[in-house]
Amino acid sequence: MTKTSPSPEAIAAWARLMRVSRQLVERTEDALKAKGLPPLAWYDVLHELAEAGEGGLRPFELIDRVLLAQYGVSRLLARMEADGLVEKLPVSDDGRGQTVRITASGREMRRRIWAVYGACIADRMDGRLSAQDLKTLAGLLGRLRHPPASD
Amino acid sequence: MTKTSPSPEAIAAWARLMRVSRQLVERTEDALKAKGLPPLAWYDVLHELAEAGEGGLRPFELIDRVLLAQYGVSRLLARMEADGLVEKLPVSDDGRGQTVRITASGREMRRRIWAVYGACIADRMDGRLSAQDLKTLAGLLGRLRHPPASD
DNA sequence: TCCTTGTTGATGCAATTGCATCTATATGGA
DNA sequence: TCCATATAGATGCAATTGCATCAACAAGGA
Repeated sequence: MTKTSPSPEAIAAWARLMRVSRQLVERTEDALKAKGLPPLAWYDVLHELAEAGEGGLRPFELIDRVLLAQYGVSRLLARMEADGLVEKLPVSDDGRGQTVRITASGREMRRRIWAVYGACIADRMDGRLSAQDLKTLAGLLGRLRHPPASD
Repeated sequence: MTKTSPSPEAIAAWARLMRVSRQLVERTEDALKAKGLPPLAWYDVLHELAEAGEGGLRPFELIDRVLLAQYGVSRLLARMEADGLVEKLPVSDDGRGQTVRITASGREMRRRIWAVYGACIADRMDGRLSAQDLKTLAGLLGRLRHPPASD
């Protein structure tokens, strides 16, 4: 039988986590909107595809990386393809699937989003916490992750 | 001129924060859905109204507390009123406004949600971090908040 | 009083999301 | 081969959200 009642410390940390993460996301999304740039989820996809290189990624591989549902990935990729940011290629050994690759203008868009996104992160994180505190924070958050981070 | 390029530590902490908070929310929402209970936002409203007591709250007072847009609060309250969880009362000294108060079945719903929500918090937070670590985490997160927490 | 401006809350419409399901292909066993 | 089951991705429809705007009242000055 698992413990069902959280400690006051757990409640306080949870409340802070919920509120702060939402604030940070909202402010960042607002900054992107103000520049006429697409939402954070687009950056996540562009980032993953850029990391993946020429081989690209299969849509199902994006599901866990960007924490979207399968239909979310499907529709997000459709919109991004319509905007010319990614391209879909048939995959030879699996007739069901496709490979998604970032395009040149996708890379350009990624740079433009990062100019705003990176500045938000610098402002909100570096502006408030020391490098050491940021490491401590990342370590603690890592232990909340599923599966827990080892570091 | 603000710094525009985040440190590696800031990026790592940000990435952890984004990912962990989304995971925690998603798991909690799933647990609620599995029990046929409404989303977390409903709990937030019920919680605030319960804290506010008999006097209730004006809808605009909920905006910052639950981090929803004005129209989000308006529509969420409409749904909750339709479900009998809250009631709207005209307010005497301002003909535009209304006061929202939690009902008995709202309190009951709050209890039912907390049974699941609290268990999630206990499992995810107390199950992973010590009370001391939770305090440290809350303190660090507090400094990211806007406005920064003093503790 | 009248007019202008600000505040509170609701809503029409378009975009997005969630849910369930569908098509197409793959895989493995009878 | 044939069939049952699993996997990859798309999509119809309903619910929710975002954006812009609206209506109603408030507040303050001319």
